[in-house]
Amino acid sequence: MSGKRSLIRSGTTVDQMVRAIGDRIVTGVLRPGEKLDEASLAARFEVSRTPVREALGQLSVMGLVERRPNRGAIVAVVTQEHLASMFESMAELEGICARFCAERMTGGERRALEIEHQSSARLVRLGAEEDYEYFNTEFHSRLYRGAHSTHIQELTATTRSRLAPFRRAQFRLAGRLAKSWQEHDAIVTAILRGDGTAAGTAAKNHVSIVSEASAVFAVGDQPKAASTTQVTAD
Amino acid sequence: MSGKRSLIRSGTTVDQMVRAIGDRIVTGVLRPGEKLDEASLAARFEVSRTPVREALGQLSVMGLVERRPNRGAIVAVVTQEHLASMFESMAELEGICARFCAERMTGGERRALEIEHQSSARLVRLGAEEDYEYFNTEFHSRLYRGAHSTHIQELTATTRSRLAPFRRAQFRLAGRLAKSWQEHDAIVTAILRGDGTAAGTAAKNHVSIVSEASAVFAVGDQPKAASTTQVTAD
DNA sequence: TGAAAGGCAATTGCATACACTTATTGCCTT
DNA sequence: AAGGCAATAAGTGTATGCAATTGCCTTTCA
Repeated sequence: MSGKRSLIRSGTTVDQMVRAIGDRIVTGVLRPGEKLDEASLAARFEVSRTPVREALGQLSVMGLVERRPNRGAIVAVVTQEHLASMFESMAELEGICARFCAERMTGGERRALEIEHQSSARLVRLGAEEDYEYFNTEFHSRLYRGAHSTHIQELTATTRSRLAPFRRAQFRLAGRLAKSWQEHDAIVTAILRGDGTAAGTAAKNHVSIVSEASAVFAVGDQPKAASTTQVTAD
Repeated sequence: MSGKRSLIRSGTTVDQMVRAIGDRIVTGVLRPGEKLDEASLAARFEVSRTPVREALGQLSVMGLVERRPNRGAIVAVVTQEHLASMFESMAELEGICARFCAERMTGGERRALEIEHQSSARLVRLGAEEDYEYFNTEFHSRLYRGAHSTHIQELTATTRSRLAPFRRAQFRLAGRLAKSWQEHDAIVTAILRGDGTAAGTAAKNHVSIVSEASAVFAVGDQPKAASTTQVTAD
């Protein structure tokens, strides 16, 4: 092996492969149903098959790839039903996070949440979808962290990444940006006044709407991975 | 255990190792913090290190083992805080399942749930803890299935297995059996009358109580894996 | 002409071998 | 005697090789 780990620095080769392949699935470079050939991947990343195999095994546990014994691995393909179930779970999980946030966020966290949220209003006016997406991701991460529950955070983050391949689709839906911001606003307001129930409900509805917007693009009709930049605007 | 793949028939060697090692962690044969030597495990199960390594990697993703790069793997040791977080999440998840059950269970599922629940009353009167534990597990599984949401089911089952090593402790707490049954009864009643909110609350409380009963046995004070039979009576 | 059976190529699964990292022990120095 | 350094051993991480299973293609027979 020559100068291997140049751009992806950390950990063992296996970790790098998990991230590399996982990213390509989550960002849609590798599309659901696509075959994952061990030898090709090994050649592609200039490593041996061993770390690739281990990575595929781990990704399979994460639910991002599907492994058929002796028959290779493919990017996980989810049924319409399971996709709906994942969005539903996501809504519940985000609801819980928001409720916890309302009850547990520190003063600093509340302030930071509001400041970032308010500053993102500018992006909506400008229609800066890509930048808004960055803030959106950060906003949701804040909610997960603010729940002060490491395990909920874990479940939520995992589910979110499994859903990622199916959310990309709903970008640039008419008026979605402004609506997204308003929904965020409802969540923030409820959290700031410490109303856990309202915050939970608002967050749940927020995700449910995203779910509906994405449902169209389920199995069979794959989004065509327009570019490497993912724009979701949820 | 010598005759390795006698009772665990299926799949590849890796799958067998995941189950074999995972079972030993969940049932407490391998205790949190215990070192997992690849060579020893390989010798123990009469396979090469490769499938053992893959299994450890997958178990690490599942959260059952902890892996320090170049420094070996140990059975996952959770902090007091993270344990509390897992129980909390579990309570929320079971609450969601129960709520969904109340809304979605079919007539057949409702009938089966009640019949099994009622028949378990006999075990309480007899003080048959081990048998009750079997019904208890089945009861909770029914709740997960009855939610009709594959992903919630997945999250719940995973979390439950990660908690397993820490629940064994609270067996045979005075009167826990009868209390457990009463709590189950509240859940069943609410589900049967279609009251999702009440069912959710009841299930949440049920798990919270188990949490409190188990909290004592967190880090440092490991349960001493009395036998291979696990009795939880939650 | 179609279908079934057998063989061949390709790919996965496991084992072994080698390289590199970390921990430990003993020795040397201060 | 104590602390640090060095050498060695133990154990993890990656590569390669070989066996076995799968799917396809060809060939043959009805």
